[in-house]
Amino acid sequence: MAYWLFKSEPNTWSWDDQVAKGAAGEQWDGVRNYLARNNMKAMKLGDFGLFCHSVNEKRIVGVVEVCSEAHPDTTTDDPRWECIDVRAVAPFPRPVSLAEIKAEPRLSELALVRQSRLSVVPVTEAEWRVICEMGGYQG
DNA sequence: GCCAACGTTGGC
DNA sequence: GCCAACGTTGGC
Repeated sequence: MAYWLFKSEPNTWSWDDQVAKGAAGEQWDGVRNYLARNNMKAMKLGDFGLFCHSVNEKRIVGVVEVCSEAHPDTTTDDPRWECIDVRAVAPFPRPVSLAEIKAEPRLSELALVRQSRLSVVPVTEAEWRVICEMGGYQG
């Protein structure tokens, strides 16, 4: 079991859009970065992820689950780019902002903080627990 | 295969 | 809203 963090611009793909897809989920497409893609290729069915809004609204808003492992990204003909599918699990009772994450010493090593431009990053189990606790989410 | 140029992203 | 940094692309 591994944990991840997915970042998306709410204008392009928001938590509400994700929820609207229901249990079927939707592919996490459009990633054109090797590191982010490699992270996705490492994902297994049933892995959990944090859904994070970027840009103006920088905060973690909910939990998603990987419901399909890596497959070609249908938004491009380029075979290098693959993606996975995720489905919404539950919203955070209390969204966790990026500022709160940066203020939390236990999250100082979070990949998101260290590589802020990467849209798909790994989260350790310890970090996962801290973030869920901050968001009032009972995993 | 290297390197310059461009586009995108995030910080301030 | 500007600017710096990063990563990807394309030309040589």
